[in-house]
Amino acid sequence: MYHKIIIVGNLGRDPEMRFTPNGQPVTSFSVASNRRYTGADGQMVNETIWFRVTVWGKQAESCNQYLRQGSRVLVEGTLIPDTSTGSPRIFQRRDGTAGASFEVRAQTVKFLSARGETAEGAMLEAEPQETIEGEDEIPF
Amino acid sequence: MYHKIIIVGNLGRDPEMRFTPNGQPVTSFSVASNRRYTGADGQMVNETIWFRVTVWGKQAESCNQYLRQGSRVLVEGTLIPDTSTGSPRIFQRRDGTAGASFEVRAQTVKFLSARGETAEGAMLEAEPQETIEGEDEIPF
Amino acid sequence: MYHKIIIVGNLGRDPEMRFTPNGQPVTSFSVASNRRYTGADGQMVNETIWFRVTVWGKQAESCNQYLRQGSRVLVEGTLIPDTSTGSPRIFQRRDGTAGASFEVRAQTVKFLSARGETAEGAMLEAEPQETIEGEDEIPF
Amino acid sequence: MYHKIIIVGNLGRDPEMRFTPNGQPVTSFSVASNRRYTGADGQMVNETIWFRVTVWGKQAESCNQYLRQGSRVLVEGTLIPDTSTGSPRIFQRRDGTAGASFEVRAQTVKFLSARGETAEGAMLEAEPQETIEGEDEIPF
DNA sequence: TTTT
DNA sequence: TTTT
Repeated sequence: MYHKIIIVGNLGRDPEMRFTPNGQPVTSFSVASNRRYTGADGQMVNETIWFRVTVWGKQAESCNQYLRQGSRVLVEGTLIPDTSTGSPRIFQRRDGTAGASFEVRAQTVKFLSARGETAEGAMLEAEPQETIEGEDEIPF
Repeated sequence: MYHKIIIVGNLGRDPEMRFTPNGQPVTSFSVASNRRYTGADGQMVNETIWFRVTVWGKQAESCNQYLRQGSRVLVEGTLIPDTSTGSPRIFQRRDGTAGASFEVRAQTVKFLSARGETAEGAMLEAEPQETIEGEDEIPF
Repeated sequence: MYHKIIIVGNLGRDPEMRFTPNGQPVTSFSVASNRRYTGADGQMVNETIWFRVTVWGKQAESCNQYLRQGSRVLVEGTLIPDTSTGSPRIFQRRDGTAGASFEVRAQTVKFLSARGETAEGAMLEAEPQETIEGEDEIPF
Repeated sequence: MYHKIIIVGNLGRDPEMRFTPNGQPVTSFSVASNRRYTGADGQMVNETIWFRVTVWGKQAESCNQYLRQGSRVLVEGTLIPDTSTGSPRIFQRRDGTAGASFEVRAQTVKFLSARGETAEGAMLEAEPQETIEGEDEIPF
């Protein structure tokens, strides 16, 4: 079937890059996305939602290189469920209480800004570039 | 900021409609969405993710009226976090263990099929219709 | 930057597959998507929008094999502009008048039904499967 | 059925606000969205696509007030076809040639930046706020 | 007509 | 843990 999530938000901390046993890079970071709305009681609600994003391959490297705490990104991806329940995975926090998170596997990460970079130009230059095979040889 | 989720899936059970204290209808139902992919080890993975959807107002009524267990829908909406953590809300299951779910507040529900309905035509007739004010008086 | 279009609709005709000079398959088909809404004057408007979709690579083959006139699909992709204007490309119709179309390059095509297929199960079996490298060796 | 477009881009000019005969505000502006990719021939392609956006009601007013040439926005909406062809409407340019554009009716416009504003804070304060009726009285 |  |  299909599901897709699109997020605009800011990194809560610097990203972290790891490698799988066979050398593939994986970068992860948290993204906060805020909404402000007026609730039923007329009160202003300021809601923050946090996403735990993982990105693989070439984009993992550019995210690790160019994103920093506070960077604004657009992330397009898929929610990752616990494979046995189909719901968010429950984990134990250090204090023994149960936690869960919105885990997102990113297909695309776009850099909308970057804090701590000398030039935003450099950022965009480094943005993962799509290679579209056959683009110039459309047979129609 | 912004986030949006779009889901195509099937209802796990018939929807349930309730009313808020001031009479607004709210319908909720669970949607299962399946993905099939080949994992790193070459094995076929069949992943099911469950969403708990709530829909308000007029659409609540048409969803309650026309959707049934097995109906296929497209849902467009927003994930609802726990307001204190920004992550999925943790609840106690009856057996005492902790649970969490992907809670979605629907802005739009489209009926892609309906089980138990005589005609899909009837379904589509019932699909929530947008009223677009001023549509025919564009000043440009 | 970023733009994305998501469409649910039905094929107006059977798809057509071609090959680029270096042998890459490209399949194209038209998708009609209908909306029903109430205009400002209270009149019911039944709007049909047509998209001209192209899909490349493995998905081109499965689309060509399994989709038929009337098949329902979900398409996720990008609009293709005229490279010189950034707007829809203008072409000459056979009668000499000017035409334009909503050209979409698909990243994903999901089969939501298929006319002419004996079983929907067969369809879904053929749905393009994602290979997610490293999926099972998450280092976190 | 369903279709949806999501765009991130910059305004080419200041927005323009008009009113329908019965006083409803409508604001329109053009948004450019750029993509950079490597074509089949290995050459770098820098593609710009232009969208002509219209937004109605309260959001029309805040867009007119806070957006300026160069402002970055996220637009979520629907493509508007020519009602007789289902394709982009063809118009006559002043030089007599035919033109077409990607017309989008916005459901949501999010301000990702604004040029010419003294404070971005003021911007976001003015961002259209959703009123979610019954939000605090969920009956489940 | 924008932006990098 | 972010941002306004």
